[in-house]
Amino acid sequence: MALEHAILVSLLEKPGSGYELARRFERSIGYFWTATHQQIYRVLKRMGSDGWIDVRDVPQQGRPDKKEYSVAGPGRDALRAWLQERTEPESVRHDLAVKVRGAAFGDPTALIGEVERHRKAHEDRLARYLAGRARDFPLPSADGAPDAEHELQHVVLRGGIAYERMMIAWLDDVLVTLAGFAAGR
Amino acid sequence: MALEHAILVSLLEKPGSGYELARRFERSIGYFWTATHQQIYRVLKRMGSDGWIDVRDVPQQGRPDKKEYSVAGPGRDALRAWLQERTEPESVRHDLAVKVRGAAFGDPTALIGEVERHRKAHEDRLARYLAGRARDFPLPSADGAPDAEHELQHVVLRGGIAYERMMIAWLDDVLVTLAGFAAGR
DNA sequence: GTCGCCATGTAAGGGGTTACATGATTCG
DNA sequence: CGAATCATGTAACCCCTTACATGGCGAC
Repeated sequence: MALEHAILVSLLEKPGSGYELARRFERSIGYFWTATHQQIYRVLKRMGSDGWIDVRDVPQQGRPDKKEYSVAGPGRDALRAWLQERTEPESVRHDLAVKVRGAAFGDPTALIGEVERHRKAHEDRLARYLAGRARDFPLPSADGAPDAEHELQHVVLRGGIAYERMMIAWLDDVLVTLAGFAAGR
Repeated sequence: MALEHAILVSLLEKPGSGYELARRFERSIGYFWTATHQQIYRVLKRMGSDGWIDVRDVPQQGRPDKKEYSVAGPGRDALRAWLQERTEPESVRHDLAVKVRGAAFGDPTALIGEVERHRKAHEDRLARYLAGRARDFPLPSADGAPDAEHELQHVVLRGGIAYERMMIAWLDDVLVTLAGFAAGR
Protein backbone atom coordinates (compact mmCIF):
# COMPACT_ATOMS: atom_id res chain seq x y z
CA MET A 1 0.00 0.00 0.00
CA ALA A 2 2.96 2.28 0.44
CA LEU A 3 4.54 1.91 -2.97
CA GLU A 4 2.82 4.98 -4.32
CA HIS A 5 3.91 6.92 -1.23
CA ALA A 6 7.47 5.71 -1.57
CA ILE A 7 7.39 6.96 -5.17
CA LEU A 8 6.03 10.32 -4.03
CA VAL A 9 8.86 10.68 -1.53
CA SER A 10 11.45 9.75 -4.12
CA LEU A 11 10.04 12.18 -6.70
CA LEU A 12 9.89 14.95 -4.12
CA GLU A 13 13.54 14.38 -3.33
CA LYS A 14 14.27 14.51 -7.07
CA PRO A 15 12.03 14.21 -10.15
CA GLY A 16 12.89 11.39 -12.53
CA SER A 17 11.75 8.74 -14.97
CA GLY A 18 10.32 5.31 -14.25
CA TYR A 19 13.66 3.79 -15.11
CA GLU A 20 15.49 6.09 -12.71
CA LEU A 21 12.98 5.27 -9.97
CA ALA A 22 13.61 1.57 -10.53
CA ARG A 23 17.34 2.15 -10.04
CA ARG A 24 16.72 4.12 -6.85
CA PHE A 25 14.65 1.24 -5.54
CA GLU A 26 17.65 -0.99 -6.14
CA ARG A 27 19.86 1.39 -4.21
CA SER A 28 18.98 3.95 -1.58
CA ILE A 29 15.29 3.19 -1.32
CA GLY A 30 16.00 -0.53 -1.34
CA TYR A 31 16.72 -0.64 2.37
CA PHE A 32 13.14 0.14 3.24
CA TRP A 33 11.09 -0.72 0.17
CA THR A 34 11.54 -2.72 -3.00
CA ALA A 35 9.83 -2.54 -6.38
CA THR A 36 10.49 -3.69 -9.92
CA HIS A 37 10.15 -1.53 -13.02
CA GLN A 38 6.93 -3.33 -14.04
CA GLN A 39 5.27 -2.34 -10.80
CA ILE A 40 6.61 1.17 -10.99
CA TYR A 41 5.35 1.83 -14.51
CA ARG A 42 1.91 0.53 -13.63
CA VAL A 43 1.66 2.68 -10.51
CA LEU A 44 3.06 5.76 -12.27
CA LYS A 45 0.30 5.46 -14.86
CA ARG A 46 -2.35 5.34 -12.15
CA MET A 47 -0.79 8.20 -10.21
CA GLY A 48 -0.73 10.25 -13.41
CA SER A 49 -4.39 9.67 -14.16
CA ASP A 50 -5.21 10.52 -10.53
CA GLY A 51 -3.42 13.85 -10.93
CA TRP A 52 -0.83 13.07 -8.26
CA ILE A 53 2.11 13.62 -10.59
CA ASP A 54 2.97 15.61 -13.72
CA VAL A 55 4.74 14.16 -16.75
CA ARG A 56 7.21 15.95 -18.98
CA ASP A 57 8.69 14.45 -22.14
CA VAL A 58 12.45 14.79 -22.19
CA PRO A 59 14.12 14.13 -25.55
CA GLN A 60 17.66 12.80 -25.22
CA GLN A 61 20.53 12.24 -27.59
CA GLY A 62 22.35 8.93 -27.72
CA ARG A 63 19.67 7.47 -25.44
CA PRO A 64 15.97 6.74 -25.64
CA ASP A 65 13.75 9.68 -24.76
CA LYS A 66 12.29 9.54 -21.29
CA LYS A 67 9.32 10.79 -19.33
CA GLU A 68 10.21 12.82 -16.30
CA TYR A 69 7.72 12.67 -13.48
CA SER A 70 7.32 15.25 -10.71
CA VAL A 71 4.90 15.54 -7.81
CA ALA A 72 1.80 17.70 -8.32
CA GLY A 73 -0.30 19.40 -5.62
CA PRO A 74 -2.72 16.51 -5.08
CA GLY A 75 0.24 14.15 -4.74
CA ARG A 76 1.72 16.29 -1.99
CA ASP A 77 -1.67 16.35 -0.26
CA ALA A 78 -1.99 12.57 -0.55
CA LEU A 79 1.41 12.11 1.05
CA ARG A 80 0.60 14.52 3.89
CA ALA A 81 -2.68 12.70 4.54
CA TRP A 82 -0.95 9.33 4.58
CA LEU A 83 1.63 10.59 7.07
CA GLN A 84 -1.25 11.27 9.47
CA GLU A 85 -2.72 7.78 9.10
CA ARG A 86 -1.83 4.97 11.44
CA THR A 87 0.00 2.09 9.87
CA GLU A 88 0.75 -1.14 11.65
CA PRO A 89 4.28 -2.54 11.82
CA GLU A 90 4.94 -4.65 8.75
CA SER A 91 4.85 -8.39 9.17
CA VAL A 92 8.19 -10.12 9.01
CA ARG A 93 8.94 -12.86 6.49
CA HIS A 94 12.17 -14.76 6.75
CA ASP A 95 12.56 -17.80 4.52
CA LEU A 96 15.77 -18.61 6.26
CA ALA A 97 14.20 -18.82 9.71
CA VAL A 98 11.65 -21.28 8.34
CA LYS A 99 14.52 -23.30 6.95
CA VAL A 100 16.49 -23.20 10.19
CA ARG A 101 13.57 -24.53 12.16
CA GLY A 102 12.77 -27.01 9.40
CA ALA A 103 16.34 -28.30 9.43
CA ALA A 104 15.50 -30.19 12.63
CA PHE A 105 13.59 -32.61 10.37
CA GLY A 106 16.31 -32.95 7.76
CA ASP A 107 20.06 -32.49 8.01
CA PRO A 108 20.95 -29.37 10.01
CA THR A 109 24.52 -29.26 8.74
CA ALA A 110 23.31 -29.25 5.12
CA LEU A 111 22.02 -25.74 5.73
CA ILE A 112 25.43 -24.24 6.52
CA GLY A 113 26.20 -23.29 2.93
CA GLU A 114 22.90 -21.53 2.48
CA VAL A 115 23.36 -19.56 5.71
CA GLU A 116 26.84 -18.54 4.60
CA ARG A 117 25.45 -17.32 1.28
CA HIS A 118 22.92 -15.16 3.09
CA ARG A 119 25.57 -13.88 5.45
CA LYS A 120 27.68 -12.78 2.52
CA ALA A 121 24.72 -11.05 0.87
CA HIS A 122 24.11 -9.08 4.05
CA GLU A 123 27.77 -8.18 4.38
CA ASP A 124 27.80 -6.90 0.81
CA ARG A 125 24.77 -4.77 1.48
CA LEU A 126 26.29 -3.46 4.70
CA ALA A 127 29.43 -2.49 2.81
CA ARG A 128 27.34 -0.61 0.24
CA TYR A 129 25.43 1.22 2.95
CA LEU A 130 28.62 2.19 4.78
CA ALA A 131 30.13 3.45 1.53
CA GLY A 132 26.94 5.43 0.89
CA ARG A 133 27.10 6.93 4.34
CA ALA A 134 30.74 7.93 3.96
CA ARG A 135 29.88 9.57 0.64
CA ASP A 136 26.61 11.32 1.54
CA PHE A 137 26.90 11.98 5.28
CA PRO A 138 30.56 12.64 5.98
CA LEU A 139 30.25 14.97 8.97
CA PRO A 140 28.23 14.91 12.16
CA SER A 141 25.56 17.57 11.70
CA ALA A 142 26.82 21.01 12.70
CA ASP A 143 24.78 22.91 15.30
CA GLY A 144 22.13 25.25 14.12
CA ALA A 145 19.02 24.62 12.03
CA PRO A 146 19.12 20.99 10.98
CA ASP A 147 18.26 20.17 7.36
CA ALA A 148 15.19 17.93 7.60
CA GLU A 149 15.61 16.10 4.30
CA HIS A 150 19.26 15.30 4.96
CA GLU A 151 18.84 14.31 8.60
CA LEU A 152 15.86 12.08 7.88
CA GLN A 153 17.60 10.32 5.02
CA HIS A 154 20.51 9.75 7.36
CA VAL A 155 18.45 8.25 10.18
CA VAL A 156 16.77 5.87 7.74
CA LEU A 157 20.17 4.81 6.42
CA ARG A 158 21.31 4.19 10.01
CA GLY A 159 18.31 1.88 10.30
CA GLY A 160 19.42 -0.06 7.24
CA ILE A 161 22.93 -0.36 8.67
CA ALA A 162 21.60 -1.51 12.06
CA TYR A 163 19.43 -4.10 10.33
CA GLU A 164 22.30 -5.57 8.32
CA ARG A 165 24.58 -5.69 11.37
CA MET A 166 21.88 -7.41 13.38
CA MET A 167 21.35 -9.97 10.62
CA ILE A 168 25.08 -10.72 10.30
CA ALA A 169 25.38 -11.25 14.05
CA TRP A 170 22.33 -13.51 14.05
CA LEU A 171 23.57 -15.54 11.10
CA ASP A 172 26.84 -16.06 12.99
CA ASP A 173 24.79 -17.33 15.91
CA VAL A 174 22.96 -19.68 13.54
CA LEU A 175 26.26 -20.94 12.11
CA VAL A 176 27.64 -21.69 15.57
CA THR A 177 24.43 -23.52 16.43
CA LEU A 178 24.50 -25.55 13.23
CA ALA A 179 28.19 -26.35 13.67
CA GLY A 180 27.31 -27.75 17.10
CA PHE A 181 25.47 -30.59 15.41
CA ALA A 182 28.47 -31.47 13.24
CA ALA A 183 30.83 -31.57 16.24
CA GLY A 184 28.43 -32.86 18.86
CA ARG A 185 28.21 -36.49 17.89
CA MET B 1 6.23 -19.22 -1.33
CA ALA B 2 7.29 -20.50 2.03
CA LEU B 3 3.90 -20.59 3.70
CA GLU B 4 3.36 -24.24 2.87
CA HIS B 5 6.83 -25.02 4.17
CA ALA B 6 6.22 -23.07 7.35
CA ILE B 7 3.06 -25.13 7.84
CA LEU B 8 5.00 -28.35 7.24
CA VAL B 9 7.53 -27.36 9.90
CA SER B 10 4.80 -26.47 12.35
CA LEU B 11 2.90 -29.71 11.76
CA LEU B 12 6.10 -31.73 12.11
CA GLU B 13 6.74 -30.06 15.44
CA LYS B 14 3.17 -30.93 16.45
CA PRO B 15 0.10 -31.96 14.42
CA GLY B 16 -2.91 -29.67 14.73
CA SER B 17 -5.94 -28.08 13.15
CA GLY B 18 -6.12 -25.05 10.88
CA TYR B 19 -7.31 -22.99 13.79
CA GLU B 20 -4.39 -24.09 15.96
CA LEU B 21 -1.98 -23.29 13.16
CA ALA B 22 -3.46 -19.81 12.90
CA ARG B 23 -2.81 -19.30 16.61
CA ARG B 24 0.76 -20.53 16.29
CA PHE B 25 1.30 -18.03 13.48
CA GLU B 26 0.18 -15.32 15.89
CA ARG B 27 2.65 -16.54 18.47
CA SER B 28 5.82 -18.52 18.07
CA ILE B 29 5.88 -18.69 14.28
CA GLY B 30 4.91 -15.02 14.08
CA TYR B 31 8.47 -13.84 14.49
CA PHE B 32 9.51 -15.25 11.15
CA TRP B 33 6.32 -15.72 9.17
CA THR B 34 2.73 -14.50 9.34
CA ALA B 35 -0.50 -15.91 7.95
CA THR B 36 -4.20 -15.54 8.59
CA HIS B 37 -6.66 -18.38 8.99
CA GLN B 38 -8.12 -17.77 5.52
CA GLN B 39 -4.75 -18.33 3.91
CA ILE B 40 -4.03 -21.34 6.08
CA TYR B 41 -7.29 -23.15 5.28
CA ARG B 42 -6.78 -22.62 1.57
CA VAL B 43 -3.21 -23.90 1.62
CA LEU B 44 -4.14 -26.86 3.84
CA LYS B 45 -6.73 -27.88 1.28
CA ARG B 46 -4.16 -27.78 -1.51
CA MET B 47 -1.54 -29.58 0.56
CA GLY B 48 -4.12 -32.27 1.34
CA SER B 49 -5.00 -32.85 -2.29
CA ASP B 50 -1.29 -32.97 -3.13
CA GLY B 51 -0.83 -35.72 -0.57
CA TRP B 52 1.58 -33.69 1.57
CA ILE B 53 -0.53 -34.03 4.71
CA ASP B 54 -3.04 -36.43 6.24
CA VAL B 55 -6.33 -35.37 7.81
CA ARG B 56 -8.03 -36.94 10.78
CA ASP B 57 -11.46 -35.91 12.08
CA VAL B 58 -11.38 -35.31 15.80
CA PRO B 59 -14.80 -35.07 17.51
CA GLN B 60 -14.77 -32.85 20.56
CA GLN B 61 -17.15 -32.19 23.43
CA GLY B 62 -18.10 -28.66 24.38
CA ARG B 63 -16.32 -27.43 21.27
CA PRO B 64 -16.75 -27.73 17.52
CA ASP B 65 -15.18 -30.81 15.99
CA LYS B 66 -11.85 -30.22 14.30
CA LYS B 67 -9.65 -31.67 11.60
CA GLU B 68 -6.20 -32.61 12.75
CA TYR B 69 -3.51 -32.42 10.11
CA SER B 70 -0.20 -34.25 10.16
CA VAL B 71 2.65 -34.45 7.68
CA ALA B 72 2.69 -37.39 5.25
CA GLY B 73 5.71 -38.84 3.45
CA PRO B 74 5.51 -36.63 0.36
CA GLY B 75 5.27 -33.58 2.62
CA ARG B 76 8.46 -34.53 4.38
CA ASP B 77 10.14 -35.03 1.01
CA ALA B 78 8.90 -31.65 -0.21
CA LEU B 79 10.35 -29.97 2.86
CA ARG B 80 13.71 -31.74 2.47
CA ALA B 81 13.85 -30.72 -1.19
CA TRP B 82 13.05 -27.11 -0.35
CA LEU B 83 15.79 -27.02 2.28
CA GLN B 84 18.26 -27.79 -0.51
CA GLU B 85 17.01 -25.00 -2.76
CA ARG B 86 18.55 -21.57 -2.76
CA THR B 87 16.30 -18.80 -1.58
CA GLU B 88 17.22 -15.15 -1.77
CA PRO B 89 17.04 -12.88 1.29
CA GLU B 90 13.53 -11.50 1.62
CA SER B 91 12.95 -7.94 0.58
CA VAL B 92 12.39 -5.51 3.40
CA ARG B 93 9.26 -3.38 3.63
CA HIS B 94 9.04 -0.70 6.27
CA ASP B 95 6.12 1.69 6.06
CA LEU B 96 7.62 3.68 8.84
CA ALA B 97 10.89 4.33 7.03
CA VAL B 98 8.92 5.64 4.05
CA LYS B 99 7.08 7.93 6.44
CA VAL B 100 10.25 9.13 8.13
CA ARG B 101 11.81 10.10 4.85
CA GLY B 102 8.50 11.56 3.66
CA ALA B 103 8.22 13.69 6.79
CA ALA B 104 10.81 16.01 5.30
CA PHE B 105 8.02 17.25 3.02
CA GLY B 106 5.43 17.61 5.75
CA ASP B 107 5.80 18.20 9.46
CA PRO B 108 8.53 16.00 10.94
CA THR B 109 7.34 16.50 14.51
CA ALA B 110 3.84 15.27 13.60
CA LEU B 111 5.32 11.82 13.17
CA ILE B 112 6.48 11.49 16.76
CA GLY B 113 3.25 9.90 18.00
CA GLU B 114 3.27 7.31 15.28
CA VAL B 115 6.88 6.40 15.98
CA GLU B 116 6.10 6.05 19.69
CA ARG B 117 3.19 3.72 18.87
CA HIS B 118 5.46 1.51 16.81
CA ARG B 119 8.09 1.57 19.53
CA LYS B 120 5.56 0.36 22.05
CA ALA B 121 4.37 -2.42 19.74
CA HIS B 122 7.96 -3.64 19.40
CA GLU B 123 8.51 -3.47 23.14
CA ASP B 124 5.41 -5.53 23.74
CA ARG B 125 6.58 -8.12 21.28
CA LEU B 126 10.04 -8.17 22.85
CA ALA B 127 8.47 -8.75 26.26
CA ARG B 128 6.46 -11.66 24.87
CA TYR B 129 9.54 -13.20 23.29
CA LEU B 130 11.57 -12.85 26.48
CA ALA B 131 8.77 -14.43 28.49
CA GLY B 132 8.63 -17.26 25.94
CA ARG B 133 12.35 -17.77 26.21
CA ALA B 134 12.26 -17.88 30.02
CA ARG B 135 9.48 -20.45 29.81
CA ASP B 136 10.77 -22.69 27.02
CA PHE B 137 14.55 -22.32 27.18
CA PRO B 138 15.41 -21.82 30.85
CA LEU B 139 18.89 -23.36 30.92
CA PRO B 140 21.96 -23.02 28.74
CA SER B 141 22.19 -26.27 26.82
CA ALA B 142 23.97 -28.97 28.82
CA ASP B 143 26.93 -30.67 27.17
CA GLY B 144 26.41 -33.83 25.25
CA ALA B 145 24.24 -34.51 22.23
CA PRO B 146 22.30 -31.33 21.49
CA ASP B 147 18.60 -31.68 20.69
CA ALA B 148 18.22 -30.29 17.16
CA GLU B 149 14.57 -29.30 17.34
CA HIS B 150 15.04 -27.46 20.63
CA GLU B 151 18.31 -25.75 19.73
CA LEU B 152 17.03 -24.59 16.36
CA GLN B 153 13.82 -23.22 17.81
CA HIS B 154 15.95 -21.34 20.33
CA VAL B 155 18.28 -19.79 17.77
CA VAL B 156 15.30 -18.59 15.72
CA LEU B 157 13.78 -17.05 18.83
CA ARG B 158 17.09 -15.30 19.54
CA GLY B 159 16.76 -13.83 16.06
CA GLY B 160 13.32 -12.48 16.87
CA ILE B 161 14.66 -10.95 20.09
CA ALA B 162 17.62 -9.38 18.29
CA TYR B 163 15.28 -7.94 15.66
CA GLU B 164 12.98 -6.34 18.22
CA ARG B 165 15.91 -4.89 20.19
CA MET B 166 17.39 -3.47 17.00
CA MET B 167 14.07 -1.89 16.05
CA ILE B 168 13.58 -0.33 19.49
CA ALA B 169 17.07 1.16 19.39
CA TRP B 170 16.49 2.49 15.88
CA LEU B 171 13.12 4.00 16.80
CA ASP B 172 14.84 5.78 19.71
CA ASP B 173 17.32 7.15 17.20
CA VAL B 174 14.41 8.31 15.03
CA LEU B 175 12.73 9.97 18.01
CA VAL B 176 15.90 11.87 18.91
CA THR B 177 16.25 12.99 15.30
CA LEU B 178 12.63 14.12 15.09
CA ALA B 179 12.87 15.92 18.45
CA GLY B 180 15.82 17.83 17.02
CA PHE B 181 13.46 19.61 14.66
CA ALA B 182 11.14 20.66 17.48
CA ALA B 183 14.02 22.09 19.55
CA GLY B 184 16.21 23.33 16.74
CA ARG B 185 14.30 26.45 15.75
C1' DG C 1 -27.80 -11.43 27.14
C1' DT C 2 -23.68 -10.17 25.12
C1' DC C 3 -18.87 -10.94 24.49
C1' DG C 4 -15.06 -13.86 23.54
C1' DC C 5 -13.30 -18.29 22.17
C1' DC C 6 -13.31 -22.35 19.21
C1' DA C 7 -13.69 -23.87 14.46
C1' DT C 8 -14.16 -23.71 9.37
C1' DG C 9 -14.87 -21.80 5.40
C1' DT C 10 -16.21 -18.46 0.63
C1' DA C 11 -15.52 -14.42 -2.31
C1' DA C 12 -13.70 -10.23 -4.13
C1' DG C 13 -10.11 -7.36 -5.01
C1' DG C 14 -5.50 -5.55 -4.88
C1' DG C 15 -0.56 -5.98 -5.03
C1' DG C 16 3.53 -8.36 -6.42
C1' DT C 17 6.34 -11.61 -9.29
C1' DT C 18 7.69 -13.67 -13.57
C1' DA C 19 7.76 -13.94 -18.34
C1' DC C 20 7.48 -11.76 -22.69
C1' DA C 21 8.46 -7.83 -25.84
C1' DT C 22 11.04 -4.04 -28.31
C1' DG C 23 14.85 -1.15 -29.76
C1' DA C 24 18.82 2.09 -29.83
C1' DT C 25 23.63 3.06 -28.13
C1' DT C 26 28.15 2.29 -26.09
C1' DC C 27 31.98 -0.46 -24.58
C1' DG C 28 35.22 -4.25 -24.88
C1' DC D 1 30.11 -8.94 -32.74
C1' DG D 2 28.11 -9.65 -28.30
C1' DA D 3 26.96 -7.83 -23.83
C1' DA D 4 25.44 -4.25 -20.90
C1' DT D 5 22.88 0.09 -20.27
C1' DC D 6 19.00 3.07 -21.11
C1' DA D 7 14.06 3.19 -21.60
C1' DT D 8 9.12 1.68 -21.59
C1' DG D 9 5.70 -1.26 -21.51
C1' DT D 10 1.86 -5.82 -21.66
C1' DA D 11 -0.02 -10.15 -19.78
C1' DA D 12 -0.67 -14.00 -16.80
C1' DC D 13 -0.55 -15.79 -12.55
C1' DC D 14 -0.14 -16.26 -7.71
C1' DC D 15 -0.34 -14.64 -3.09
C1' DC D 16 -2.27 -11.94 0.42
C1' DT D 17 -5.68 -8.98 2.63
C1' DT D 18 -10.32 -7.73 3.81
C1' DA D 19 -14.98 -8.62 4.23
C1' DC D 20 -18.63 -11.76 4.79
C1' DA D 21 -20.70 -16.01 6.84
C1' DT D 22 -22.08 -19.54 10.37
C1' DG D 23 -22.76 -21.63 14.94
C1' DG D 24 -22.25 -23.69 19.60
C1' DC D 25 -20.30 -23.06 24.33
C1' DG D 26 -18.78 -20.71 28.57
C1' DA D 27 -18.05 -16.63 31.41
C1' DC D 28 -19.48 -12.11 33.36
